Amino acid sequence: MGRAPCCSKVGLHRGPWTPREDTLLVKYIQAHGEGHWRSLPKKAVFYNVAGLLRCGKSCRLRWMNYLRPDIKRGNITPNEEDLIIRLHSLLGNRWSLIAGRLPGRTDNEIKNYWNTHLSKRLLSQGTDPNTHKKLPPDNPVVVRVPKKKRKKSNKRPNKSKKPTEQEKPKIHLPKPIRFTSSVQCTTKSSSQGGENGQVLVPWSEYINDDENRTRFLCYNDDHDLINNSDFECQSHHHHHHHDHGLGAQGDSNDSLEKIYEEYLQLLKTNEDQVQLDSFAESLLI
DNA sequence: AATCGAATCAACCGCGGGAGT
DNA sequence: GACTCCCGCGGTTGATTCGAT
Repeated sequence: MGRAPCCSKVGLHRGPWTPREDTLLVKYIQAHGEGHWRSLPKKAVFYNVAGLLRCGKSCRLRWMNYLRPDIKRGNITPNEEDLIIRLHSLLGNRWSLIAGRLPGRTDNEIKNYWNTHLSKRLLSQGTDPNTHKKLPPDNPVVVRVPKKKRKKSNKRPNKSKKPTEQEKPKIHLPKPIRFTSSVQCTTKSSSQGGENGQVLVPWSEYINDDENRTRFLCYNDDHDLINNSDFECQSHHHHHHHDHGLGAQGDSNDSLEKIYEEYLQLLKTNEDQVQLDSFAESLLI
C-alpha cells in the first residue's frame, strides 16, 4: 500500500499552532470547505491565504480537534461520562465511533479523557477498563486516584525541540468555549452582526482583552476578515457533527439522551448479550 | 522557595483501507 | 492485480502545569 511521504520533511511547520495559522486555516475552510487536506497547503497559496505552511494532516487534525465550529468545550458531563463508559464496553477503543455518538466531542478528547480519567476510575472500582469485567478481589490493582482536578492548561507544547525565540509557542487563551455549528452571534455594533450574508466564525480569539471579553472573527461573503470585535453568542443546539455513517442527526442533547435512554432500556429490559451486541452493531451501521 | 513527579492534552506518527489509475 | 493518493483512526509523545513534599 503506497503512502505519501510525510510533509514534515519538506520544511513545513510543526508543533503548536499560532493564532495566525489558525486564522489562515479557518479562512481557507470557510472559503473552500473541508477535505482535500493534502492539497490544502498548496491551494492556500493560490487562495490568498499564503503562509499556511502546514501539512494537510496537521491542518485536518487542527480543524477536527480544535477549530471546528461545532466543537463542544468544557467538562465532560456525568451523562457523557456514563455514555462513554457504556459505549466503550460495547465498542472498545473505537474512539471515533464513540465520539460520533457524543455530539461536539472529538475522538481525541474522548480518548484522552478515557486514558486520564475513566480507565483509572474503573480500575479503582475494581473493573477492568478493557473488558469491563470485575477484577478478582484478590488481585489488587494499584490505582492512583486523581487528586483534585487540575486547572486546564492552554499552553501548547513544542513536542520535539525547545522553541527558538521567534517560534515560541503562542499561548492560546482562552480555549474555545462551547459552540455549536449554528452559534448565533450579534455584534455590539449593530451593523456587523452575522447578518447580510456575513459568515461568523464561532471561534474565540486567543487573547483576553482588558475586560476579559471573548473576541471572535467575522468574515464577509468574500471571506475577508471584516471584524474581530466583541460578540454575544448564543448556542442553539444545532449540530451537523460528523457521524461516521452512523446516522446520528438532530438536536445534540436529544440525540445524546436518545442513545442513552435506548441503552438504558436495553439494559433494563433485556439481559441478553445478543441484544446488546446487536445494539452495538446498530451503532456501526 | 525549591524540587519532584504525576497529570494533562494537543500534536505527532504509523498504519489500514477505500478510491482511482 | 499492482500501484499511488488520500483520508481517517488509534496509539504514543512530551512540554507544561501544579500539587505534594
